[in-house]
Amino acid sequence: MASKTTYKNKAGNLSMDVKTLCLGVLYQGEASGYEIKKAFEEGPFSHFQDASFGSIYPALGRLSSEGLVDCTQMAQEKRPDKKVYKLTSKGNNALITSILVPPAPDKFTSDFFFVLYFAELLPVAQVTLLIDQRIAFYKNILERMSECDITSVTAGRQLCHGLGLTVYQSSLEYLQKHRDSFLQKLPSQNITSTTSNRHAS
Amino acid sequence: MASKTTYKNKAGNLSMDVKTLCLGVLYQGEASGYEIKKAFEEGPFSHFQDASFGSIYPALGRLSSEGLVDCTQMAQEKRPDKKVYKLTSKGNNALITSILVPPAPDKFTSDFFFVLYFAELLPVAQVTLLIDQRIAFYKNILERMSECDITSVTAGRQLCHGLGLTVYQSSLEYLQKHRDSFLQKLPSQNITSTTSNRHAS
DNA sequence: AGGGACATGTAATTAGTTACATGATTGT
DNA sequence: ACAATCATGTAACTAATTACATGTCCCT
Repeated sequence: MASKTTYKNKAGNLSMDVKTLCLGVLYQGEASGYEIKKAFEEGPFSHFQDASFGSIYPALGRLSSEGLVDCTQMAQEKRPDKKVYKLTSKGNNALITSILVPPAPDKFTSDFFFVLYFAELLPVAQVTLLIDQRIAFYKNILERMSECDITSVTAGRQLCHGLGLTVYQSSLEYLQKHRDSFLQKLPSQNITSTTSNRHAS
Repeated sequence: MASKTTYKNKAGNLSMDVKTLCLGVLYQGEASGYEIKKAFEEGPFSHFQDASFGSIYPALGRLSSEGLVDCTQMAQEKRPDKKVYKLTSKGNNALITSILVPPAPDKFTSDFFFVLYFAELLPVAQVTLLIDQRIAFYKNILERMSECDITSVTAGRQLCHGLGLTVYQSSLEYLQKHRDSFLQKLPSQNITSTTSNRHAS
């Protein structure tokens, strides 16, 4: 049972692969590969999952040959043809099976945090820019998220949305609150490069 | 100029690789490969970066041959020998150069969120467990983080710590606040598998 | 006698990204 | 004329993970 190699994470669980991700998007309604990509870029999945064309199209091909999705070629006016994929009941069950296993731990990788960690090594102007861009980023995301209507979506989706909002909102507030005092704490005479031997106080 | 292939992200920036990550850990003080691993597992980097032995050891080897770190073999009593790596001034500059480029966007991948998104497909007991484990996870991490003393560390590190605390704290509060009402909103008669055709309201 | 922490390293395998290839239509 | 959006797909490439290999000491 269980498909061929089936990847295991540290906890021994199966990881969500692009195939499962596509099933999830398709559970919400039929879509083309291009539209699935958009769900990961701008849609509600964009905050916690990602996939590129190079992985989506082969995944849809495999799902199709496994009978988990149906594919319909659609001719469009003034647009290229598209292949619309639809979840089959077998695909529906496959999605349920996938989310039934305990989820793998979150993976968060942030170069922003890494750079911020070593802020004392950078010119103050650069750190200021870094933080201001991050503040702008949070503001932008919060604006877009509060615009979308979640009154008629599932409870799970609402909770995800609310959790996301909370995280972004509190991050924004924290940064805004500590920005000035943080920048003042940084050495005004930053070492941008070359010789530097002032490790101790 | 610029090392051989140099990877580029969507924004055209160079990504932090394991080599740079090691330089960052080593900036804080000399360490062995094993100790660097621990920094990503339990240390302050554990919240936003990760690396495994299979990438750390080869990275240290390359850093050594490039003159960015010095390696000293250390014999230990009742412990295997260890190789202690130390940042050279060339390595110090390499770290600065790396953090000078605009950081790549964060990558957050969460199977928890994905599963939560489809909570209506799961038995209520399973969703309850999922949320309670997540609450326990946040509590645990918050406890460990508040234990550690950050009074004598750099401003950047303090800000990272504070931002992390805020995110975990607000996530915990949100989940605790909405847990009960969310679980009540779920259909008590969950579909665990097989036939199910109630897509519309 | 078995598991866990300490300690270093290599090899196989992987899923995924980036870049390429192609082409119509619409807006600037 | 050029970039952007729509649309699908393949090939090359990569960094990194997992699993393997080896060994000591300590605790239960």
